[in-house]
Amino acid sequence: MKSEPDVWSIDQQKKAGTKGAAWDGVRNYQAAKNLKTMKKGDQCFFYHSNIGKEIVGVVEVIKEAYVDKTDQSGRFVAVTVKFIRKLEKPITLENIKKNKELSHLSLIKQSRLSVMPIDSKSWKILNKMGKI
DNA sequence: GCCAACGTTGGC
DNA sequence: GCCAACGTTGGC
Repeated sequence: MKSEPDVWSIDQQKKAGTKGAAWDGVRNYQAAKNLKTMKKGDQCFFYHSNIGKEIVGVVEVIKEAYVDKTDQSGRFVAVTVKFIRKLEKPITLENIKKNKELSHLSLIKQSRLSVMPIDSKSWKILNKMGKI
């Protein structure tokens, strides 16, 4: 899940604590589709786009897709995620790109997509890279 | 700040 | 239903 840190950062997510916070404002159908596939208990990497360009932490879905209250049309959805951990050393986009095993990730292939799936193998590789 | 890559909109 | 024009995102 990608967010511009000057809009919503991992530190703000941390402050939101165990109650979590709505991941809303998504106005892209493909991203919305991905939000709908997320299940309670699923963990996600939190990525800072634009500023930083790095994976900075992990969050967990605590409420599955529901109508985004900030969307007047009612077409888009949000999920609620809670803070799990912040990486001691963020994984930069640069380093992710250097790993050939991660070159298939949407993060690299579709830079504009803000919510995307990840396979378990890549998840494990990134966990190693992030020293989790 | 620029621009490539997308997505959306609206005229036809 | 096509596509040109326009708007947005996000890496560089």
